[in-house]
Amino acid sequence: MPVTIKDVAAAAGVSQSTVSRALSTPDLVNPGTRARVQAVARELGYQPNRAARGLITGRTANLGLIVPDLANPLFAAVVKGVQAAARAADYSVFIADTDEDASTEPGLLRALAKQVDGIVLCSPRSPDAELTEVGADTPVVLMNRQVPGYPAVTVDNADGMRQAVEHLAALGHRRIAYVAGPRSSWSNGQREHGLRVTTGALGVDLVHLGHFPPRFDGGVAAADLALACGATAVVAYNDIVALGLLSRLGARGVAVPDRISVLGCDDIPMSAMTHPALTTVSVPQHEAGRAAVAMLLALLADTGPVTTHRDLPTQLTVRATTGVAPDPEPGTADRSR
Amino acid sequence: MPVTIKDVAAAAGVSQSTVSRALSTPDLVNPGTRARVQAVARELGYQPNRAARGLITGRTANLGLIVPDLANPLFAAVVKGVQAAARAADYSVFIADTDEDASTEPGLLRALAKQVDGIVLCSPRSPDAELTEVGADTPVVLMNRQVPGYPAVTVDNADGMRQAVEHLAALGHRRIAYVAGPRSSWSNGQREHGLRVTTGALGVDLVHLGHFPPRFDGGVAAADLALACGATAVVAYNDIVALGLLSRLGARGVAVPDRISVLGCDDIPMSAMTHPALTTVSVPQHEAGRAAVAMLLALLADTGPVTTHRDLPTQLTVRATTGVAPDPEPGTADRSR
DNA sequence: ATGAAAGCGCTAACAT
DNA sequence: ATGTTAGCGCTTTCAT
Repeated sequence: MPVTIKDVAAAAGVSQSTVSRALSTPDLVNPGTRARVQAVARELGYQPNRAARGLITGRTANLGLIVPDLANPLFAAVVKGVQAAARAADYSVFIADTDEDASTEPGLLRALAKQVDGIVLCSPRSPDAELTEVGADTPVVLMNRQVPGYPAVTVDNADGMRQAVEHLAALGHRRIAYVAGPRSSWSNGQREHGLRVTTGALGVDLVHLGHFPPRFDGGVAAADLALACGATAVVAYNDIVALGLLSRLGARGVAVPDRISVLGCDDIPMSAMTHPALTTVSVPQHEAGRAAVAMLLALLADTGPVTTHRDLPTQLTVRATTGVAPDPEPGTADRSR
Repeated sequence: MPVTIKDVAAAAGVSQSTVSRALSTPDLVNPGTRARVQAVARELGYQPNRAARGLITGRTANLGLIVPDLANPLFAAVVKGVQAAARAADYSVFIADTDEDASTEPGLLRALAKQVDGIVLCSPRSPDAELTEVGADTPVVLMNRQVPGYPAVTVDNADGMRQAVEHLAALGHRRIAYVAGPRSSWSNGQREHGLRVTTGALGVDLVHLGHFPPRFDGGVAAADLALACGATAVVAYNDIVALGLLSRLGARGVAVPDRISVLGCDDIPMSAMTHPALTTVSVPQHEAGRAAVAMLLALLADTGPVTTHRDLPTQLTVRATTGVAPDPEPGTADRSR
């Protein structure tokens, strides 16, 4: 039987209100009683019932977070960022995993909406229309996607691709392949765009491969195409795909980066652990999680105008899978020049 | 403004109680009114406030889950298992990540205890005493650790090690090194035990290395020792450590498995993606998560005696990092034989 | 079969 | 500065 505010009140010889005040708004009570009440509360191990408090204040002190797949290290980073920021503000967080199934999103959203003060929706796959329904009742912040009218935190994917292409061009690459991710992914669209713009500006050929599933086997499947298309460098939709590329390339005895350079995106922990270590575009998902929570909290506090969109910088991390372009060999695609 | 039971009652022309009954205990109301109420509720988009319901029923329909590190793929699997089982039973789950810091565990536990009906505590690091405090109020199921008096689901680590050693012995290995994990880890203790028993029974030498941190760099640090100790096979505390081992071995130009075999534990997704792919002991963490929730739910339902402990089987997965032991070379440690 | 009323634990007016 | 009262949204006696 948990101890309630009543028990504390009785034990301290004051009313419930005084106990409530002594704990929530200490300056409103006499220092003497305040001390006594707090002592009793601690002694009894009193913990206010947040549900009951929420019922009256309208605040649950809970946040919701929906991610496509917790097993994906990228989203694990998001979760940790969200958790850290939430805990710092004394919020708890409900997490739901859609298992990459967009159709479960609306249901989860609705179920969550009632028990939380706000929701962080990470990489939503569901159509915009679904969002508006929930968005009315509960503040929602989007991550990795922009929808008109919604606050969002994104990362500058296009600029990351710009850095990637410039890096490769500086190494002498004149023909780059892109292993595309899911067509419905907002991030993929951004990345394709950045690639197109920068390759165009630099006069580098861009070969579009895919779309491939954003998984290891997607990379495995794309490797032979990348090799055959005459590119001297491949940029993958994300690190997992790049790892698949590397695996298949290794199996075929293709030297990386001597014969072909490989570049990932996301900088998941695993990228630094492979052999050779993967050159990749680091996206600050942990910080993005923190930013999303900060935005949500600001929305809830409702103190004046709120920053409604943040675009976090990305950063190329050069490791071992990118190197100078091989000399054009006679008899290959390069002969056409 | 969310719609409450009152709104539904008014719109349907009945009392709150009838609405409540029509939705929670449909057989207690006239089929006609029941239908009308349900129709109105749906139309208005009524969603009962779980907090308010919990206040009176004493049930929150929430479960808590505490894991050491969400970024660790092993625990990501646990989370997914717990989520799946919880959702199937219409429970939501609060997740907290201790960041591998045992000292935050009691606080989180206490904070969670009030808002959930039960808690799954995964790989707890905190001393047994801390647990008892919370265990009194809220049902707790332990994962990957046993503490007297607590329900738990574990995996048969010792048997996994038995399979590993038998595999290696069959390949001709007579001297095996173990790169130990954290001293405080229950799983590590189990694994050491299993190793000791089976190597003893088979007359195989066992060299104990470490303890090392259960991370990639732990494996990197252990690699040279493993090489120097005259073992022809290394078993790592877990896959991440094994990956570190592989990386350092690769950097030194040591052939795996020709010169030395490497064996991991856990079978995280990454293990199948390395080159060569890692031989490892698969532990069913996803299923363990499900089992823990099932146990918790049974405890809550309180219908008769409950299975209070489950030990899930582990399974050796042979991939490419284990092979036949190299011939003893003159001039090495094997000369002593 | 349905309604009225009480109350879960807590906070927020309103008194004093 | 403190106590009294009302009520958050819901379920559950207890009447009818």
